[in-house]
Amino acid sequence: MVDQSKPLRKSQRVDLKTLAEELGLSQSTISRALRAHHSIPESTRRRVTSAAERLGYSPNVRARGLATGRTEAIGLVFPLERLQLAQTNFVDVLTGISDVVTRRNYSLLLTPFSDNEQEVLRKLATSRTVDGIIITRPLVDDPRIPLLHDLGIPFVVHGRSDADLPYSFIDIDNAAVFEKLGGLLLDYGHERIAVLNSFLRFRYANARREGYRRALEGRGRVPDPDMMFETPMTEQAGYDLATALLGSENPPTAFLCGSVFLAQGVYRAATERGLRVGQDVSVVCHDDGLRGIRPADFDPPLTSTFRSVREAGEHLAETLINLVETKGNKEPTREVAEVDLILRESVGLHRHHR
Amino acid sequence: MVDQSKPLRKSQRVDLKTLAEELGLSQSTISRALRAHHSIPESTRRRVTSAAERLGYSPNVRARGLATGRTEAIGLVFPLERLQLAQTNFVDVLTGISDVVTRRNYSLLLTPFSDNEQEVLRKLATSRTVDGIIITRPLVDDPRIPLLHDLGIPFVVHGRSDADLPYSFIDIDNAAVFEKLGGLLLDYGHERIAVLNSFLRFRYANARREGYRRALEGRGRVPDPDMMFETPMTEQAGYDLATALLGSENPPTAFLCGSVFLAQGVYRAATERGLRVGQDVSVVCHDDGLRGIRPADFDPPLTSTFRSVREAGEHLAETLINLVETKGNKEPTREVAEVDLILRESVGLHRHHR
DNA sequence: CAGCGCTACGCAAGCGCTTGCGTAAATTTG
DNA sequence: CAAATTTACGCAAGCGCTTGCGTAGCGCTG
Repeated sequence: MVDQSKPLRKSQRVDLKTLAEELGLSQSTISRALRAHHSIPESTRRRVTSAAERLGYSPNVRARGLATGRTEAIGLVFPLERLQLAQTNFVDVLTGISDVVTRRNYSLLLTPFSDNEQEVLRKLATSRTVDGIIITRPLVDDPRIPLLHDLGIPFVVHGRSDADLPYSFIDIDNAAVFEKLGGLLLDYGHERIAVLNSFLRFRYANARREGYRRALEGRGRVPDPDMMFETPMTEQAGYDLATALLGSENPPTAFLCGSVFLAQGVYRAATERGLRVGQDVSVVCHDDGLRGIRPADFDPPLTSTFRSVREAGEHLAETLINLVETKGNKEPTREVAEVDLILRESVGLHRHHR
Repeated sequence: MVDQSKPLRKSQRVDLKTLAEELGLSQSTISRALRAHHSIPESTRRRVTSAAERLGYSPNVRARGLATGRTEAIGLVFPLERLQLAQTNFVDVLTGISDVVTRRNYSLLLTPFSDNEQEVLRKLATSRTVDGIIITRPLVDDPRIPLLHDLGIPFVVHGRSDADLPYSFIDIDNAAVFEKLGGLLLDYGHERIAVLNSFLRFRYANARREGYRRALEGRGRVPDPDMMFETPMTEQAGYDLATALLGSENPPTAFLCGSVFLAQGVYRAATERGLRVGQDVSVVCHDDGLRGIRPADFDPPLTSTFRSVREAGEHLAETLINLVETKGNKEPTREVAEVDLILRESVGLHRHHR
């Protein structure tokens, strides 16, 4: 029997072979013992794990990956600028993802790209760097979905697309978002409502527009194209647009915003003109529950639909890892979360008799 | 000769062997051709690359990693909460890192941890998941540095530690930060200066305190322990502290803040008490150049020392990748960037005769 | 034209792990 | 108590790539 208390050989590469020699066992046995295979009795398992501990062994993930075909890593592919922008919900999604990834003992490979996302995706998939991929902000008809589907790698989408394929996604009911917010404003008597939506090439913006249309239609009204805007979701954009609109001859009495940042900008513009939000002008928006910017803390508190995007991140990772571990032979997961409309003081009745 | 125009077999795993058979060459030749080895003539190289292109081949990184001992990935290890916090410079560092990593065709493995960082580091290093590691926010005498040094994996630190080892780091001259800012306030006649520093266990906070001490000493003065604070670097913390201090019987006339967030809080507290920053009370801080919060846009514009932390992120990645590619047989890189003191309107002469 | 050095490529041994299959020894069964 | 199981482990073949070494075939040289 070998000396079991041989001291930890500092910073020496220790692999299965070393361990095997150390214990007078074969590599296979060691390997199985470490993975708690049932054919290995508890006694040797303990002998092995304690030796592994002592020598500071941890398996070479590349070799293991080669052998098993799995990496225990997932990839997040996104445009680099989403990290560069100050006002984005991206970091919150990332936080949710990385939380779950860590909990489930996976690694997260960040894969930003500056152009040619398709190529990046193809590479990532065919090089078998990761077991699965998360993509975000799908277009109305997003080419990435058929691509990933064809590549045969597990993936999940933050948001949906119109593709008729059995893919998994985590989304919220974006139509309901604008239907609820729009409905509220309409019920409060507003007739000129400025709608600050994101770009319609994105599926979610599209769905929101549709939701707003439904809100109008249900009340026997039709959309006013002049009041529908596609804009970046930033404070500055909200400010600029609101400033222009409020200064026009027939200003809106309410603003329906796609994000809290836009709402922030609208607040600033309104305040600057001496208008009181909630009285002179109403503002509502959708709230992703971002770190550090809370509608409840606005002055006055901002009415919004709410759904935590961080939670979406968690579900994305959870879903993807499950997918990977079941090898995808499961129904795709398709989550469409409901949003809550939370009434606060930023909405007031429209006084028809100005 | 094989049919060269055989169509791309959709989502079929194509490896070196496939390619070899396709072209009637050996795997070695294919491999060398793809890596542009000199022994392969241009003609076959082109034949190979074009076939690879056509079949959508990209090498299995796990296998390659096993064979070469390299992954072309680097890891960033950080406490999960740094991503969860709203007010942190972490995302800016991350942006810089991920920018360079992408440009140099590496991958970035995000490795958050909730506890036992040492173990996480050890695992990451010994499992050979990444070629190198970036760590941040070193303590005065940080145990991670000897650990990584012993593990023999390339690493670079964002900031320094007192370890007497040949490791690489990217830092700024933190002593100069507080020496310059403090010196300015002193020269403007301020005598009661509240110093809002970070926690002294961090090397940078320590260096800053030392810098402030030098500023005092150079002017024949000594620190007032009652005016030195260790605090989280958040707006709320700045606000709370400033509110308390300004309400005390002998309030400070100036605030030296470790971050823009703290300064923001101080501004709010001052404004709330009807004090005008730059006249009734002076405020200075260090500015990391974070996305979305610019001292120049404060009201009044905020005097600060400046150095872009995003750039630090870029240098971190650059340095680490160089280290990896030279196998570390190079002098360690030790960058101590100077900061610029940018004078704005948040500082006024102290009127001795109140 | 024998001998030489190139050129262009192939052989095969790894890299460190997993896993199907095989097999002694120990245990249970009828 | 022989036969059938079970237990506890070893053998060796991969996983897909890289790379040191080897070697045909070629054009040159003297």
